Amino acid sequence: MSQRPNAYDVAKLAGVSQTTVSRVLNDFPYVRPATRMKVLNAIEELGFKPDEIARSLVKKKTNTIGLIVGNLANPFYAETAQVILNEASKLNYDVIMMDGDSKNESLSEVLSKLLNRRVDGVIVATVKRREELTVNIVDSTIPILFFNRSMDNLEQANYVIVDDLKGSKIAMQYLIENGHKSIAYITITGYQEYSTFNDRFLGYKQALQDNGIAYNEELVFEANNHNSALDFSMNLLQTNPNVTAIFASTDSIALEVLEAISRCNKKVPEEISIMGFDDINIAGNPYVKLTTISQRKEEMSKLALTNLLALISGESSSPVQIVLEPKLIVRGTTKSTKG
Amino acid sequence: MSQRPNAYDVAKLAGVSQTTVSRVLNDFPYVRPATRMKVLNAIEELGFKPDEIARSLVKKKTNTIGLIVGNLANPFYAETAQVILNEASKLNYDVIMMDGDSKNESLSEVLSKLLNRRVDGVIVATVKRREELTVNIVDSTIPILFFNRSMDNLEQANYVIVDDLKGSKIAMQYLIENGHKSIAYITITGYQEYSTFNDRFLGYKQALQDNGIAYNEELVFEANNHNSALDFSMNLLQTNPNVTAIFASTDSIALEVLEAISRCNKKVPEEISIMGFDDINIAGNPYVKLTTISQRKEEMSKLALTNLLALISGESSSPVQIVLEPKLIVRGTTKSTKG
DNA sequence: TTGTATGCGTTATCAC
DNA sequence: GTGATAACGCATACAA
Repeated sequence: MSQRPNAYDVAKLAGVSQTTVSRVLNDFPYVRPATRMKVLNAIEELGFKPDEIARSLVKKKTNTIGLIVGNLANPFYAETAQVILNEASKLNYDVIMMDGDSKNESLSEVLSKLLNRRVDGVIVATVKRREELTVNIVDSTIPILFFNRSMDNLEQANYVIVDDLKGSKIAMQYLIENGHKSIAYITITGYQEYSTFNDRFLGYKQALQDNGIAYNEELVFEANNHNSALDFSMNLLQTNPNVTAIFASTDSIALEVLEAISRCNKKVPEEISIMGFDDINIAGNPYVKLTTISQRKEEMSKLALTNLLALISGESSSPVQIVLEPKLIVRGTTKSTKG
Repeated sequence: MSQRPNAYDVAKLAGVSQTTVSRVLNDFPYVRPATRMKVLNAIEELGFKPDEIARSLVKKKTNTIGLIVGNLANPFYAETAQVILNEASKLNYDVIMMDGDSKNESLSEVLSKLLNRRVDGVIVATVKRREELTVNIVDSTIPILFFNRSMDNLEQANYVIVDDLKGSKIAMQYLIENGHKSIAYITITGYQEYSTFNDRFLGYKQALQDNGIAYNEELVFEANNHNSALDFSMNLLQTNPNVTAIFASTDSIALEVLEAISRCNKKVPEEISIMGFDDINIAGNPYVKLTTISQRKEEMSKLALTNLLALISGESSSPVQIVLEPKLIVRGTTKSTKG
């Protein structure tokens, strides 16, 4: 429990000034090799490591970013957070993670905490379309970048997202071209609040319209928790035998639907096709092989991080607005109705 | 992009000294109400928020903990991290999260980073039994607490874990009492390196022995990735039709086995019983209903956090060593062989 | 090439 | 009750 030595302790032991210690620490050019060695030896002997807090204070830079995620139990957030964590580590940034969907705190409060911690930037992975923010997102002292979803009416915001509307349409187009006409859709309650879910639902409806298929609200369900999506699927199959496909607005929901269906001895994709959205890791599992729309998780995560750092360093200037093209990943849970 | 005001700006506006500003910030008793108001108003007007970095430097306390997790894509880590994040937030602590299984950095390096950041404590959720550590875990300047798994020969370490050996035996006992004699076991390659996997395997073997059942290495498999566990299960069912149960060392593996089996038109639990370990969220899904051993995720996570904070504050003293009792959760994937 | 002095934005220790 | 002033552990402008 001995206290950590500081740069003065090192200086004393090496017989130089603290400034010189700082110089070798920061690889300054004009330090005599012999002096450098003395300092290095003293550092070694004392096991000295510079205090990053003190360093942050004087440099006005913490090399830390904030990452505000949604429900970590949701594979999408966990998997993207993992990528961001690893990329940040490679680039010598630490990340303070916080829950943006917490019941205890509003997003504004979470953001404030991060700003008071003097993080160098923030990635916000979950935000409502009309979030009430006390923090000025656009004109903040540090860059804030939305990831995965953004806000309405915020033309100057930084974001890295995928085109959810388009992704949804691509999924529907694929199903429709494969002969599906009666396609059920499962979203979540409160979908209107989030750009992602709102756009995906819009895509569903527009695709129907574009193909001259009437919208039937009986085929649409708002899941409020996991069980309800399952119950809906079960009921649907019994009451609407003409339904040949179910489009779930997230892979997580699709997985539940798959479970339910397999438990009811229905065959996927022979009897019914299932389409997901996100392409979480397990979707690619050879025994799940869920057809889905890729959010380009890895790419999106890396882009979010590198662009945030570019904003921090000043290499890029606001607004950074990147919209990735969604990609259809055809695997084994969808099939043409024509056999 | 205006710079943030500091306490001197507030002081000037309020017509007091910066010390007084600090006093109202920290709720000091002897400040005249009128003075307090002046300061409060100035704070409000300027939107002043104290700089936590500066505060940390002088107080020698960052109100930040480090959390070193394993693969976040693994639901166990994501779900426990979520609990820790939320608990920490309630208690006004921030958490810097890092990947302990990263290929780029050793655990020692990750720990060092955290120590240099002056976190007040660290929770280590993944460590090898014989990890080579350059950081002195026991006599560190800040408390370090192992979570989920610990190291060998470290009698003085702080930890919060469950009794994996016992959990495994309970699972086996249950299967055996239900008539299962030929029980396959799936672990992971390199299981010997981790206390959790090592102990669980030990439990499997000891339970066999305790019940006079011969150990058959044909029934044991070391999965090196997801697909291999599936392939093993498939082969197993064909080459060893007498196997009536599969005990997977983690729920994640059990889920894959379930998938594989259902794809092969075998019935769970009628034709084969599946036992997991961990009790991750999805295990409780009504259409998965995996029988498993509970790691008491939520409880373990909360205990880890509260005990770490108690160590930090000095309320507790090292070593904190908590071993939770594992709990059998019987759901729908296991059944007696007697019908 | 090295050292002195100063400051980063707070809290803490004294005075008054 | 309030205000100077000195830390906290570094980096940096300026001197030498």
